[in-house]
Amino acid sequence: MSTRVTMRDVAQAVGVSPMTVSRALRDDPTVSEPTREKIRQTAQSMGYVYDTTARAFRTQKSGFVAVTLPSVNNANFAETFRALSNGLEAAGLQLLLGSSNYRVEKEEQLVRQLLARNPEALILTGGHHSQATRDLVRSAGMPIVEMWDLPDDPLGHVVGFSNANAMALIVDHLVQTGRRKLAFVGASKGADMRGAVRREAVIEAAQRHGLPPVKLMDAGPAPVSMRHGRAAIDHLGRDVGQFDALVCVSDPVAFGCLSAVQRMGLRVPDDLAITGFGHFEIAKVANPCITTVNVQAEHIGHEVVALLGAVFDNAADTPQRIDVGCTFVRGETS
Amino acid sequence: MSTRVTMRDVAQAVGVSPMTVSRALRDDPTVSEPTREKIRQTAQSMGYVYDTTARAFRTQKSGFVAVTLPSVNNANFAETFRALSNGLEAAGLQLLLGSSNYRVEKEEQLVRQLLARNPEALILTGGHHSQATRDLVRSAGMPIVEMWDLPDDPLGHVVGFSNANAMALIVDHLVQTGRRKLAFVGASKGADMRGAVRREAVIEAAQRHGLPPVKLMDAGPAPVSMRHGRAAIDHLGRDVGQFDALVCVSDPVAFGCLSAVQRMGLRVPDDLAITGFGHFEIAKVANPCITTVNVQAEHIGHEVVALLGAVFDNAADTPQRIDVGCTFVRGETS
DNA sequence: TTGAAAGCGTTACCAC
DNA sequence: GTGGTAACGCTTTCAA
Repeated sequence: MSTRVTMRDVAQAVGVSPMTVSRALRDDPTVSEPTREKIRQTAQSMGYVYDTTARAFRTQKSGFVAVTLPSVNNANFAETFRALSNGLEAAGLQLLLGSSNYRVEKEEQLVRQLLARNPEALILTGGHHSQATRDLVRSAGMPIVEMWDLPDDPLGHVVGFSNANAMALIVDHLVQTGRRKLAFVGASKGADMRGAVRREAVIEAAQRHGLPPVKLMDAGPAPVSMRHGRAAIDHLGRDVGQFDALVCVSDPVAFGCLSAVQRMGLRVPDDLAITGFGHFEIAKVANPCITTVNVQAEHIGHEVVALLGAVFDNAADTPQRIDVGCTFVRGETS
Repeated sequence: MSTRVTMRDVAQAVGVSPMTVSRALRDDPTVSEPTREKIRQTAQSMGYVYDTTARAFRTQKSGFVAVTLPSVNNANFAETFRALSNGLEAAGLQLLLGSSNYRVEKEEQLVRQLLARNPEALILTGGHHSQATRDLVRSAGMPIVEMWDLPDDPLGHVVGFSNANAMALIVDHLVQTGRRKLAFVGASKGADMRGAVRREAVIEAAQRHGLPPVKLMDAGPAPVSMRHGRAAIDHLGRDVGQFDALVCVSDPVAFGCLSAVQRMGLRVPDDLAITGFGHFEIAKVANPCITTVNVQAEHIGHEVVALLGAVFDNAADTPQRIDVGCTFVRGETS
């Protein structure tokens, strides 16, 4: 087992100090060009490999930005992740991804793992965290961004939108088009905080409009997707006829409901309206296409990148709060 | 700006040596239980966060396993990633994710970035790589796993299935059910290697069965998804009537085609069969549900975890080749 | 059961 | 333009 080639070895071979090798390999112009060239060549020929870990350790700069997602298997979060990844790459930063699988108790452990890698910033999806997580993050002393939400009591910077307002847009639209008997299809209570906020927003908006109580349909623990929406409606059976609108926590759930309802022979939107959330691809391609809210997943990523850029340049010393908003998108299911 | 809490700080607070703290936090039984407990509590209350970088530096083990994916925004790859992440967490390993966005020329750069972090293993999705990438990976000297494919000339271990065989299952089925005029809907040539393999497999299987030449429909550069399938059919217009089966590169593309075809008023499968690939959720929930091939994304992840476990235990010194197979799943679109 | 010393490979800082 | 010294936070090793 051959031992690793270090800067010292290269330095010895060339006849300079390790310090000069370090500088030369970083293209420091204070090293003379001939020396630099000789060092580069020698390093190459000796099979020298730069040790990022040692550098990260010495400089206390990891080159990482940590990000948590409730789930990787969500097209919107994946889109935000992609935008973050591409944007931060330009700044020489690598994303370190942690997924909590929607389990609140896991977030603390996850954040701890990520912080242990000494990231230069921490991006959290959502604005609801355990007290332990909040303490951990606050004392970590690096820039924090919460995204996909507009928390009342943010930990640092915020880039998101109001889930409550977004959901109210949906209910307002349904009321305007004459719907009154609403059912909400989403995850079990407590599992998914953004889902819970949306649920409460529907209940509140319905009250505001003087509608009868909203029926809450439990599609199972988060993450809920197409099959859960479908199963929820199948379980309900013909009773679905009691409602004139199904308000779903997301587009995939809405599509599952749509599929189940169509199988029953009901007409959408004539017999029943269905709405989604998130402007997923399925909303556009479904037949009929689904009424939803566009939350601009990619744009959130871009905004976070821009914000972090400013933070690293010391151009943003006070916590920023960026509301990216969201837009109602009427489809053919309402 | 407060400076970081280290083991030394904790040690001082408790009145022991840093060494004892180090042992205690790793649950070393040689530290007495009362001491351990006190150290744990003090560490917690002081907001101590373990420094994995320092540990990685000292032990020369990064605790990372690097993995490349063509795209994060793909439910199957996301599922494999999740299985990998969960499985490796038990071994104290963290995943370092890199996404090539289906661009071959980006893979080399990506692999270089990942290797600089000194991962303990490298997992590549797919079996097609540039020569530069192959050289890079070979000389890195760590365990390599190629997954989602069965390459002829593997770089190390392999966990995958034959895309060609899988696609042949589809064509065989279509022929058996009387279809002869096939069109293939997939990404542009050259962009996505797995897609290209599937395309060639369809052409070859059609020849084998004596069918007329397969029409190749270009749905755009990879990644192709629902909207691309839909656009391809919309672009084709009524000419779609020339075919009696649309063989799609993936389930999302198949759903896009299904949606477009239904809008035209054609009946599926009576007028036209449609097949997908990958056993995505949409295949099951679509109406009618889509004929596809189940490739067991999660199982691939489990197998890779098991394989790496054996490799780390020195139980697998020769390159392993695990064919996880795949199963034909008949839906209602054929 | 606990502690002291040394060192992992790099770079900041200061000297020359 | 180049080099010497020290240190980043942890764990291996040996000693008590």
